[in-house]
This record gives sequence, structure tokens and C-alpha cells, in this order.
Amino acid sequence: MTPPRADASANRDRILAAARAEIAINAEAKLNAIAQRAGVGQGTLYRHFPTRAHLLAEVYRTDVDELVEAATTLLATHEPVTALARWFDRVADYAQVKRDVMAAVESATWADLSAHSHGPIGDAVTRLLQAGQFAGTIRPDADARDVIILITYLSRLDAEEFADRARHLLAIVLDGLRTPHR
Amino acid sequence: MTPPRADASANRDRILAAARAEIAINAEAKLNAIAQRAGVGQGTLYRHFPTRAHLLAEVYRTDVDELVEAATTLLATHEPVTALARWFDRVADYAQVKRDVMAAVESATWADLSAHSHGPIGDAVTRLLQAGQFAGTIRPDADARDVIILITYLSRLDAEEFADRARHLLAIVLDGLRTPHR
DNA sequence: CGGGTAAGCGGACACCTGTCCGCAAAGACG
DNA sequence: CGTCTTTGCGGACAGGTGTCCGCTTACCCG
Repeated sequence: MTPPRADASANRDRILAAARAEIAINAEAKLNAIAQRAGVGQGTLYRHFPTRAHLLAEVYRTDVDELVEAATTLLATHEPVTALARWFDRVADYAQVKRDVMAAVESATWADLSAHSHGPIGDAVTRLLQAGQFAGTIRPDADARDVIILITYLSRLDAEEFADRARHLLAIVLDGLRTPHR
Repeated sequence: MTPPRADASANRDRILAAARAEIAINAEAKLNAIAQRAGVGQGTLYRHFPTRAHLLAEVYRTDVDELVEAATTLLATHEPVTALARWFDRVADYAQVKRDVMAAVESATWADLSAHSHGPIGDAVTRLLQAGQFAGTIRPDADARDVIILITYLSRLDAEEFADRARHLLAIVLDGLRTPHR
């Protein structure tokens, strides 16, 4: 864990800036183009962000943080299940505007998973679920990973289908997460 | 809609045979290798099956048909919700053994969707849902496409996670599809 | 059976993602 | 300030998917 070299972190920043700029123009920018714009080689880009998703995760980090924070706020002001429902709405909002946020979320949690942690998003979801489980309104056997898996379909819907179905699907998932009453 | 040329359909068959053979050895065979084994060019393969998924859909057609048939059988012998639950089990079985069956299912329904039909799988799911909706046990606003979307995550779980979570996730989805009781 | 035409062939090619490795230069240390 | 180590650079390359287009050949028709 030695501190990073000066040029390395400078490059990292330049890559992120270039990625943000490039993605603003075209959501599915080629990694080549980003590297070129940042004035670094391909290898450099890939060393800093081993996969496209890692890069996205960092680019959208602010948005991801906002989602995490929203979970806390919602929990403070609503019943757990309602908080979860609202949080889903929030997720849908993000996913609609920038489809890639979902990919970022997914990749963020994935990356963290192998490190035996859930990562910030996972923790947020865990808090939401546990509150509901404590109140008895969320099924006890559901965990954050379940939720992440079930909502990542959002990133694969095209714009039209998203508009038609996203919230509806989230409602189904939400009902599935409630405590079975029968 | 002119009938296909003789060599064309012969090639189609050869490609399918080659694909089956190649996939039996290695589930993620390169399309190149399949084309080569079939003795046709890349272009030919891609013309017949524009994408990997289309090819898989055809390769696993028998399995897909079996799933479709299972829906009918289950409906005849069980309550609708139970039938759906059992059918989910069946899907999980297939998905576990051959991960690609799910991709095939997905692509099959996708391809059919653009043709404004649901395709065989979609129809099977529709029958299951409608029976439950008629009985009042499945939420009236759920349709086949919802189910397809929600269960295609199965194809993206790795073997370990599949074993841990697949059925559990299907149970959550199933509960979400029940009529909300509150 | 011979000629015309369009369907179909097949492989070269474009394009992306991700890897590898020889080289440069950053920073520690005397 | 010089030298050594070691981090980091960058671009060539491998490997894969899907496209394109000039040539072939099956099939219709006279």
C-alpha cells in the first residue's frame, strides 16, 4: 500500500475527466476514444480501470453516493416498506436518465462483493431491508444481493420498454419482498 | 416469402448440427469454429443467425418446446399459482444444467416480440398467468413479458451463486406476482 | 438444355475489448 | 545531484463479434 506516484494519479484524474466529457456526448463511448482524449495509452486506461464497468462506477460515483444517501433519508421519514418503495422510485429515476448508472451500480456492488463487502449501495439496501425485517414487513430471508440482482434488469430495458414497465416491475419485486402473509 | 434455396436450407441444417456438436464440447464455442466445422463462411452463419442468441435459440429449441409443454401439463394438474411455482422450478433446472437455455429463451421471446407475438414461451407464461388471474390468485396487471424480464437474471448468475440463490429469487418473484392481499 | 437473374456464399475487414511487455521516468537515498 | 529500484506508461497485439461486397450457383423460363 505505497502511496501512488504523482503522474499516476494525475493520469487517473485526466482519464475520469475525459470519460465524463466523452460520455456526455455519447453514452457508449469507446474506451479508445476516452484514452486518446485523456492523452494516455490504452494500457494506462485499463490499468486504472480494469473494465468498462469499473470506469463507469467511478464516473457516476456522485450519483451512486446520492442513492446511498437517499436510503438513509427515506428511512428516517417513512415506514420501511414505503422507504424501500420510494428508494426504488429513485433508482428508476436515475436509471431512466442515465442507463449507465445502473451498470455502474451493478459493477460497484460486484467489485465489492469479491472483497467480501457489499459496498455502499449494498449497505444502503441492507439498511432498508433490515428496517423492514425488524418491523416484520419485509421477508426475513431477503438480502441486499437479492435486490441488486432483481433490479439490474432495469439497465437492459430499452427506453420505450423502460417507460412502459420499469415502475410496474419494481412494484412486483417490492411485493415479492414483503413478508408473505399467507 | 419465396421458398428458400436448396443449398441455403442445407447450410442452415449443417450449421445447426455443427453448433450442437461444438457446444456439446464447449458451451461457449466461438462462432468462427462453428462456421468452420459446418464448412461454411462466417457470413453464411451470420446471415442465417444474426446473433449468437438466435443460434442458441434454435439449438435449444427442443428444450424450449419442452418448457412450453410443461406449462400445459402443470396447469392441468395443479392450482395456477402452484403450477407457476413448479414451472419456475423447471426453468431453474434447465438454467442450471445449460445456462445457455436461458439466453435462448430470452432471445426467442425477444425475436418474437418484435413480430408482435409473444412466441411459444411467452404464450406458455401467458396461459399460466391467466389461469391464476382468472382464479384471482395472480395479480391482474402482470403479463408474460414481466415474467420473462424478471427471470432472465438467471442466465447471468455464475454457478455458485446460482446454487445459492436461484430458487430463492424465483420465490420472491412468485410472491410478487401473487395478488396483493392488502 | 442454355441463359438470365437474384438469392446465397464466404472470407476479408472493420471495430472493440482487454492483455502484455520493453522502456521511461519518478522518487528514495546517500 | 547522481544512481538505483520499481512504478507506471503506451502502443502493439491477440482474440472475438458482426458487416460488407464481389463472385458463384441454384432455379426459373423459354
